[in-house]
This record gives sequence, structure tokens and C-alpha cells, in this order.
Amino acid sequence: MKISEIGTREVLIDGCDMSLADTFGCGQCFRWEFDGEGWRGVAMGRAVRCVQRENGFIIENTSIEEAKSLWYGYFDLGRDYGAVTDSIGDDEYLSAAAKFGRGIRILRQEPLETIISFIISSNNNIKRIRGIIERFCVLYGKPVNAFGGTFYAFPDYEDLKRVTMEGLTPLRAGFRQKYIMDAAEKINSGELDPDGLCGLSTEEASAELMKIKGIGEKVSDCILLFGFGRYEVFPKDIWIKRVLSDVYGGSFDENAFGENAGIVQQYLYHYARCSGTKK
DNA sequence: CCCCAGGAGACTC
DNA sequence: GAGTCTCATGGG
Repeated sequence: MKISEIGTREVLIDGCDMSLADTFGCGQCFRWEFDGEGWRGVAMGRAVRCVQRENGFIIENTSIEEAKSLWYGYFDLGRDYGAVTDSIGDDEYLSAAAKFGRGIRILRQEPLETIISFIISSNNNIKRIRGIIERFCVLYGKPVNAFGGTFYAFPDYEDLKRVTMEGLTPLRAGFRQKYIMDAAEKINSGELDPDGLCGLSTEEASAELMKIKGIGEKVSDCILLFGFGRYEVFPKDIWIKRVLSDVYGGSFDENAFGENAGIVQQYLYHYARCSGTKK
């Protein structure tokens, strides 16, 4: 894998297994948007645009330094996903799912963003989740000018202090409004420090997360997988439960995949949700 | 009118 | 511990 500057604030990530469409579209993130040619998004306070290339992708509006210090981690570029898919074994359905989702990379998103986003995801659909999150960012996040427009960063810890119950009403988050507020209160007071979870075991971190109302086992698993790089968790949402029941008759053993369980889960989720709707 | 969505909490047994 | 009911909102 090679990182090189190919233009003004334009960096090429060459020689990596990457499908932007599958990575951004597999349900792990909610803010990247396709503009017809590339994917625009804001992460870590920076607005960039990613464009698919044959054997990698381009990141626009960034520097080679940022690519190495920030985007390398965000896109999990140090991991060989091909080796993961090769280690999956001869399970027929899973092999098909891995083939279908080839190029998916698990993003290392920011802890606060994953916490709030997956609280919102509870008993909700992706289109609506995206809308609620976007309204949250416009209301409380900082504006970032790029590509001739204004984008909004996901609110940081300072922004979170301004959150009130009444202020959340425009989100139309329904019963999750009080859960978002509980998360904000616990984080603002210092009762829970998201960044501090990095030093804990996955089990301990999960127990901490579940002190927040609206975070149960499944939401906690998503936060740990997509925000903390805990690849051993296996979030069980409605789609995965269907697969485990309908395809495997309850005999699927996620523990067999050890440190890659989360990646395997993502292949299954994406396949179950999209098979039949993609070319 | 119905059912469903990347579930969780409260309650019952 | 395992089963229900309910929780807002919007789409199909």
C-alpha cells in the first residue's frame, strides 16, 4: 500500500482492498454521501471527498501528512482484509457474503460520534437515522467550508455541553431523545469518558457504555466495533438474527472467527440487507 | 388499516 | 434467566 500526493491537496491511496460504495454503504457510518462521482464526508473535523480508483482510492482536500496521521487509521489501512476473507473457510453462505462485500473496511470512527449515532439507530431505519444525525450536526456541530459548500462536523465534547432536552426536539428522534440527553449528561459531567474506554477491556468498556440509557448489548457492540476497533464483537441486529436463524438454524458460532468476528458480521449484514438489490 | 426499522427498558413469570 | 409490551417517527 502506497500513499502519495498526486495533486493539490489530493492524495492517492494505492494498493489496498477498498470499495468505497460498500464501505460507506454497509451501515457502519451514516454521514458519507455520494455526489455522483465521489463520496463527501466530514470526519475528525475535516471535510474530504473520496473517489474510487481501480486498486485504491483518492482523498481530496487533505495532505499527505493528514493521510498518514489521520485517514490511515480512519480507513484501517494497516489491515489486510484479503487475509481475513481468505481465513473464512468453506462456509458457502459466508463465502458468498464475503465475496459480495469484498472491499468493505471497518472504519475507525470517533467514539462520541458512534455513541450518539448508534443510540439513534435503535429500532430505526438507516434513512431516518441519517436524517436525525444530520440535524444533530447542523444544530450543534461546527461548520466546515469545503468544495464550495458548508458541511457540519459531528459535535465535539465542547459542543455537547450546549445540548439540552428542548434543543433536541427538532431532531424528531422520538423516544431516543431522552437517551441522547442521558448520554450527553453522563459525558458532560465526566461520569463517562468515551476516550477513556480505550484503556479498558472490551467487556469493561461495554459495561461502561451500557450505563447510558438506550445502550444495550447490540448498540454497545456497534460502538465498540466501529468506534473502538474491537473486532472481536459480533453485533446482532434484526438482519443478523434473521440470517442466524433462517440460514444457519441457530447453529452459527461467531466465536469461531475470534478477532475477525466483527468483520465477518459486517459481511453477513451487508449481504443480507443488499443481496438482490445490487447488480 | 397494517407492518417494519442496525433495540432497549420495564414488567411479568 | 426467558417472554411480552411499549416506546416516536416515517416509509412502504
